[in-house]
Amino acid sequence: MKLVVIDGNSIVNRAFFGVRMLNASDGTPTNAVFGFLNILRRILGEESPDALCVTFDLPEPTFRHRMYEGYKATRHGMPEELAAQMPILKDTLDAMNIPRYELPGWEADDLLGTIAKKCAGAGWECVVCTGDRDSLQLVSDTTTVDLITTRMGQTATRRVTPEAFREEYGFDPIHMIDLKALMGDASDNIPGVRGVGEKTAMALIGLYGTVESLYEKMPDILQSPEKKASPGLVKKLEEGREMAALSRDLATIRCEAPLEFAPEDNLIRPVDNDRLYRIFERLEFRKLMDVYKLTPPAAEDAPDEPMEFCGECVSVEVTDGESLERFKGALKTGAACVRFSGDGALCAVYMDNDGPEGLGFLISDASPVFRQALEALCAPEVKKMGHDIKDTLRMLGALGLPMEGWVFDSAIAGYLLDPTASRYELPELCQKYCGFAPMDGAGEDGQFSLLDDGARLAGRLLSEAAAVACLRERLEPKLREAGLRDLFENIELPLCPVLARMELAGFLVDRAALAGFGRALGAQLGALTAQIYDLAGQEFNINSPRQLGEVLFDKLLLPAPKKTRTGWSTSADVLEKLRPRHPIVGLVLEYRELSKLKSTYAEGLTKVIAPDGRIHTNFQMTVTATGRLSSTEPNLQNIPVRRELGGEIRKMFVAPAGRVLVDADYSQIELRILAHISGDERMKNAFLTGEDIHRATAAQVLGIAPEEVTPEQRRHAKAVNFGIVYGISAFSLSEDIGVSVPEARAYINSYMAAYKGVSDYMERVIQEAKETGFAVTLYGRRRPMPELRASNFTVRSFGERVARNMPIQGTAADIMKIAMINVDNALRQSGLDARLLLQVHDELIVECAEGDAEAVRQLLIRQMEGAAALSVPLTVDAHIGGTWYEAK
DNA sequence: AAACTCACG
DNA sequence: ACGTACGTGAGTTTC
Repeated sequence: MKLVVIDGNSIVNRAFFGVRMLNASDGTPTNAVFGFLNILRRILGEESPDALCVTFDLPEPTFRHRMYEGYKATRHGMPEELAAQMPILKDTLDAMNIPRYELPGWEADDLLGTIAKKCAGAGWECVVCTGDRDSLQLVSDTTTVDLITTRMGQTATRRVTPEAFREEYGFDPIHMIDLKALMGDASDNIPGVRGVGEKTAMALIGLYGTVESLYEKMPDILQSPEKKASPGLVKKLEEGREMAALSRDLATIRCEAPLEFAPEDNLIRPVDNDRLYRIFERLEFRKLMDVYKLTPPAAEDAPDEPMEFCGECVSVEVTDGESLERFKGALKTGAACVRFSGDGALCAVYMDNDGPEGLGFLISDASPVFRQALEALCAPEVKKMGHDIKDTLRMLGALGLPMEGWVFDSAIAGYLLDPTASRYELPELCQKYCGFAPMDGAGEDGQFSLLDDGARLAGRLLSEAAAVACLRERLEPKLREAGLRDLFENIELPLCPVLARMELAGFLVDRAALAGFGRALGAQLGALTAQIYDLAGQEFNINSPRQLGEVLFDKLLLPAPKKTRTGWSTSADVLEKLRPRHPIVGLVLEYRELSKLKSTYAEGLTKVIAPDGRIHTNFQMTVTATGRLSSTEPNLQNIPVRRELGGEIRKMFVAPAGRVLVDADYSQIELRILAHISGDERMKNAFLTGEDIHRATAAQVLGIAPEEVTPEQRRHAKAVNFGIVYGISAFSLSEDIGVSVPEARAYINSYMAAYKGVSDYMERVIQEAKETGFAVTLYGRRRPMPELRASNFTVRSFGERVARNMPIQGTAADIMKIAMINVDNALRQSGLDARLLLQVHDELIVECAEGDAEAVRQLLIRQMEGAAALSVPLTVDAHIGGTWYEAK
């Protein structure tokens, strides 16, 4: 691990004097900050460290001032233009999440030395970056110094290692101290020995190493003529003996500064976009905004007033008949905020009343009335809310309790308000929207520190439950204002119990077949590996892109068509192009295919089979920026299907004896949605008359009759249709279908001419997103689009593609969610023996009794097709089978 | 932890 | 000229 520590004062000085005067339009000087950032980037590029920090001098009198009054007396004050930039630089570093260290009474040099020493102690490599040669004494096996010089606006760095140092000076770095003791240093007011200059000092240190050893051997010097010490020099040395000792002390960097420092606290972190953007905006550093990929901060809402609520309440343990009755009584008085512990053993309920304080209840699974209390809570007429309620519902469902009556979920509310956030943890949301953090009771001096673990857990759960009540108060108005209320109440909330039931159900897999398949793959991989080694003429790790690249492009000299940031790309599309050039390429591609199937699917899925023989995926409702679900642990939304061998995996997803699977998927839902929201008559017409949409597209674009379209022309049209949905570019289309960029461009132009409605819509949707700051689906789901205002071409182009795609992908997700709610309802009311197992974006899988299969199939088609009334029909294909493979 | 690769819609 | 399609999750290696 490597840490770079930057000598802030030294580098900012170099930057100030090395970069011509620059000013923002308000007159603020900016050249030192600008130069500093450029040097910083250069260092990061050259060293690629794991950690980074900066030290600064404080202007207070230092340790050495007291020791020796003349010290640094000549240091002239900073120019005003530089001083003005110091606070800005420090702000900038803070915004970049780069730690700064400054300590009253200690110089930057001492801090650098202390940090280098602590790094060495922790087994880290340390690079000291400075413009000052003083620090060279720190050079060691574990510490190098990057010396920065600026000449004519150009900065250069020189890496000083122990070897490099010895080469230049002829002695070890630590003897810099002794050198200075003799020759002194005017800039640091180190006196040195009068009459001894650089040349003499270098020679003496080269010979004797240290001042101490020099003076020890003084008596011999005169007797050894080859040492060339004249009587005059000896006299000067004798007279300067005290000065030398003092100077040596002054020159020694103290590595014992009382600094709280651990290298791992300085790991490089992403910059704070909003903060850095505002600083760069003020300094008018447009280019640097792009370099750091900054985007304009989301328009700030007036920050919410913090709530007065502190999360305290009276709590009652529900342990007997009497407290149970009290609990039941309280449930009638308002909405119940419910929070379970992770293991489900403790449930906190906070009653959100109009009164000044809520009332808390704690229900432990050790209580004799645990079951009765939960039954009372779960009664459908009791209004309940929570955070991430799907997980709570799954827990309740596992106990056989009903899942009705839930009216609020703070995680989902937070997600709908900003689906691009990375986390929706309860304490964070509470802090953000309510201005206080629920007590976690965990801290050493936290409010619960004197309590035992159980009481602390209870306190945390209760205060979190109370936080849900506060969040509801704050978030419901926001949802209403943002037009998200319908989506929240009629789609997201009702979906929770549906997903909870699906997760509980799980998908049965044939464990033995999966294991057998894994073994077969292992055998084939062994054979392939041997063949690949043979063709390569060496053994190497085929799984390592780097090693594979070396074999293919260095050793076998195949032409490398594409590079990644770090080397050659060995991705499948690259290898596919190389396939004809060498037999090893095909084998590697086959190896990759088998290896993926083995590790991710055969082995990966086996690991997550539950004791009931089924795989219970977790559907995440608050992950995607478009409104889709995601599936984790394991991901059942990316089970292979496209390639023949991959399909084998789906044969192992099965129905139990006497039951079958019904698989139903929407046909072309995204293009149908595009036809609907763009209103393009030609495209609508193709769907209304039930044409093959890709064939129709080819016919339109090429100006030929549908029946004249060749398979290749249809394939190209299909790629274009996909591209339209994603926000097409000629380059990518040409890559995808293997034609030249101009040909691809011509194709896109013809498409846009043929489907004028689509073309207009694409312009319109970007414009609207730019104006409102959001991309929106048909059901009002929205995604903030700050990228559209970026000055960086790449960032802005990305924003435009997202603005085109999100309404389409998101609307499809909305419709599928509606369909799932309706299918689940209809199945449960129908009396059919059937349950939903899985959703894969445009596909639903139901497991049912063999005899009910056709009825279920019809129900699925009816509910899915009826989920939305668009200006074009939604159509669904549905099939029945004993395995997922057969049903698809 | 990040980069690369690849599975899906 | 820019740099190259939208949305995900997981396994593996280590520019």
